[in-house]
Order: sequence, then structure tokens, then C-alpha cells
Amino acid sequence: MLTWAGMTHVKVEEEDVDEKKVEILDSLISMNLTQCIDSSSMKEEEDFNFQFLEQSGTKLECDNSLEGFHFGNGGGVGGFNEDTREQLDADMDAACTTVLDLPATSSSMCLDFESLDSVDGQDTNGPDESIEIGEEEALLLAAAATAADESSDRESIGPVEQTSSSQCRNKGSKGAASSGRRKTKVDWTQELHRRFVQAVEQLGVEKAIPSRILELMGVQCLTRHNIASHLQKYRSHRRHMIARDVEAASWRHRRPLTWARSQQEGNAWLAPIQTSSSFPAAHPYASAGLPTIQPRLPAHGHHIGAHLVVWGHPTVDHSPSHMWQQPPVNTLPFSQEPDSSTYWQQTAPACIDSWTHPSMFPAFPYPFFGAPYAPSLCASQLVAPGITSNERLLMDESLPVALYQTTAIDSDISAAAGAAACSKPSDFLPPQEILDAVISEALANPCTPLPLGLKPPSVAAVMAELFRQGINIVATSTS
DNA sequence: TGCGTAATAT
DNA sequence: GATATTACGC
Repeated sequence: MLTWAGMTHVKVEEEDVDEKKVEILDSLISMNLTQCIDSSSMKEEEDFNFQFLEQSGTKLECDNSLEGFHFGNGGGVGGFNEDTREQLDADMDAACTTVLDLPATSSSMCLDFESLDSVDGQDTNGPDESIEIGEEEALLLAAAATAADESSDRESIGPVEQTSSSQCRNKGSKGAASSGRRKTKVDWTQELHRRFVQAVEQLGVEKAIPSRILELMGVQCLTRHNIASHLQKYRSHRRHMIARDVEAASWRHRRPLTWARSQQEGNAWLAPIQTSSSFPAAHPYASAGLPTIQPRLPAHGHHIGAHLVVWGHPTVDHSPSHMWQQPPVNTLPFSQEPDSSTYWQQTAPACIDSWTHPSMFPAFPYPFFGAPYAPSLCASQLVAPGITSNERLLMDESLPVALYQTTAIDSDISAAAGAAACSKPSDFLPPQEILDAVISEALANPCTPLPLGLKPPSVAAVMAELFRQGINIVATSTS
């Protein structure tokens, strides 16, 4: 039994259409759908199988594994050209005679032809909160597709929006007739993007042009404009990653000692975090805290260079592109991270974007800033158990040089890091010798430019610190 | 004509 | 926010 779940999500993947299904299909034509069918939930259903539609009389050229079949005001990927769509709308309107009482929460729908196998009685319902409807309703879409096929014998098929009800059209921008002119969004699924990337690589990033990419991808549902748009963003993201590489290299150049030390010490800085927090040791971020972390090597890409993890970095990019890799909030542990995390990384420089969950401890690129993010923290809070109070005091007196540079760090990161550090203070302590080395370096090179993105402390902060240290007279420069 | 890019629309 | 569309220059 098909269901209208909270998301009215029914999956489609059945190869054969038996008579029962055809029967249902026919009956659907006399029914109406008032519920908008949206593409939002289709994103995860990349394996829509068009064979059903093909076998039921609908010719679809789309690669089954690549295309979603999206309905509704959100548009989507389907196997219809514009003419087909318009005819489909007309057919739908003509065929619909019954108003289904569907829950208002039902906002999207996918067809699950696999579920259609349960027509004979097996119930494949999902959650209890699902609201059942008959296969008829669910298959109306398939019927519509069939009708579309009957109305069009064109071979060329492109992604065209398909609305399934007047409600959807109303929600749409311009109604049925006019909205039909607007193409639907392409759902750049993992597989679709993988093909895209593959094509780009094959052609060479710089030499890749939309028409050639489209050719290599062999996905007829896409248009050259689709490719161009995606390519535009792809290149943009890639440039961003490269720029970040350059910045990372620049920082390593300016901070060779710190860099070398951090490399020698490996994960020592944040190693405790790996085992004491939610960081799975296997995750690349487990080795974070270093200026560079081990990137995930792309399956097909070229490793141009390791990128900084820019958590808390003032120059951290908050552009939408990062969302392309961003797992959902409150996401699973890294070990369960979805493949989407490598969305752009398949050919873009192997990098780790700042897409990780903000609640995670930031892998700040500057080791001696690894812990004292929070202004309220003092060095002693970072000291391992067993260190003497005198040693703690000494560190407290020594660290301001390093600490002062953290004053401008993003407050959220500071708060997060501070909270993390306070909760497990002993976990954030680097080895004493490293700490000494870093402090020494900072003291020996007070004029070393700040790493990119770091702002100098405010005058007020400096004055406060000086005052705290008993320095009340400061010569000011007038030059 | 096709392409790349930026701005804008949906 | 992601994608499509458009305009413009090359």
C-alpha cells in the first residue's frame, strides 16, 4: 500500500508493470490530486526507474539512474519537454474529477513502484504517522506521464516543470500556461555531478565547455545551459579552493617554525580530542589543529594541495558553495557522513571545507591558538594534569603574546572552543616543549605579520592586557 | 555562434 | 539557498 507519509514519500523502482498496475494506472486517470507534489524529497530518490513508465507506454530517454522525476511547484527533473508538459497539464485537468482529501502536510511525493508490488496485499508502509492512500492516487502521476507520452511523439526530451494540480500551479509563479515556459531546476544528484565531474576531468577543467561536457555526460535531459550554470559554479568553487591553498601555503611560509613543529608533533595538539569527544579517529578532522590536515583524496580528482580548515578563521568563506558539502545540522558522526560531503571534491582541489558542524571543535590552523580561543581562558587551563601551580602561573604569564592575537576571532568559534576547552581542559594541552617553542617564537618575532585573516588586537584589548601586567605607561607612535 | 561571467529572477 | 535566466562582452 502506498502511503502519504509526512513527506508523502513513495519510492519507485520496479521494472515490470503487471496487469494489476496497469489497471491501477487506468483508474488513476479519473482521479484528481489537489496536493502539491514537490521535488524536495526527491533528492534522495535518485534511482527513479523510468522503465515503468516506458513499459506503460511512456517513452523516456532519461537515464534512470540519473534522473529524478519531480513534480510540483518546486519543479524538477523529468522526461518531458515543454509541449509535453503543457499537454500533460491539460490532460490532468481533464482527467481529474475527484478531489483527494490529502493532509496539508503532504508536500512532496515520490512514486515507489517497488511498493506497487504490495498491491497484492503486502503492506510496505513506513512510519505509523503515514497517511495511507491508494495506489491509485500515487500512480496518477504515472498516468499523467503516460498521457504525456500519448500527446507527444517527440524524441527530444528536456527537463521541464510538471505540475500535477491546480494548487501547484497556483503556487507557481505564473500558472499552468505560463509556468510551463519556465524550466525546472535540475537536481544535481551525486551521480549526475559525478558524471559532470568526470566529463570535466576528461576535457580538462580549463578546456571543458558546456557543449562538450554535455556530450560526454550523455544525459539528454540536461541542456547546455544547465551544464553552463553548473560549470560556472563548479569553477567558482574550484577557484575558491585554490585560493585557500595559496593562503595556506603562505601561512606555512611565514610560520615555518610553528609549521614544522606542528608537522613533527603530528596530532599531538588535538589528539586528545579525538579520543575524548565525538571525533572518530578515522575522520580527517581527527588530525586537525594543524595548519594542514590530511585531505580526503578525491576519487577522480587531482590533489592540488591541502587546504586549511578555516574554522573560525575570519576569512572563512561563508559563501553558499559550502553548502554543497554541508551535512545536515546535527549530522551523523563523520564516520557516517553521507557521500555528499565530497560533492565538489571529486575534482576540485582535495580540500576540507568549513562545512563541518559548528559544534565540532574548530580545527584552527594555528596550533598555539588551538586551545585559548576563549578570551576567558588562561594558559593554566590548558595544562595537563600534574603540572605544578607554578608552571601554570608561568604559562599564564607567558601566553598573552599568543593570546592577544586571538581576540578578534569569531565569537562563535571562541565560545564553542571555550566551552569545549572548559569542559575538558586537560584535553587541549599540547606538549610542554611545543608550547614553549611556540611561545618562544612569538616572543622572538613579535613583529611577524599575523596570519592572513587575523586582525590585530584592539587598542583597548592591548591596553587592558598591559594594565593587567602592570604596565601603565605606553609610548604611542605618532608617525 | 558559442562561451564565460555577473547580475538577477525564481 | 540552489538553480535558471538574462545580459553583456569576447
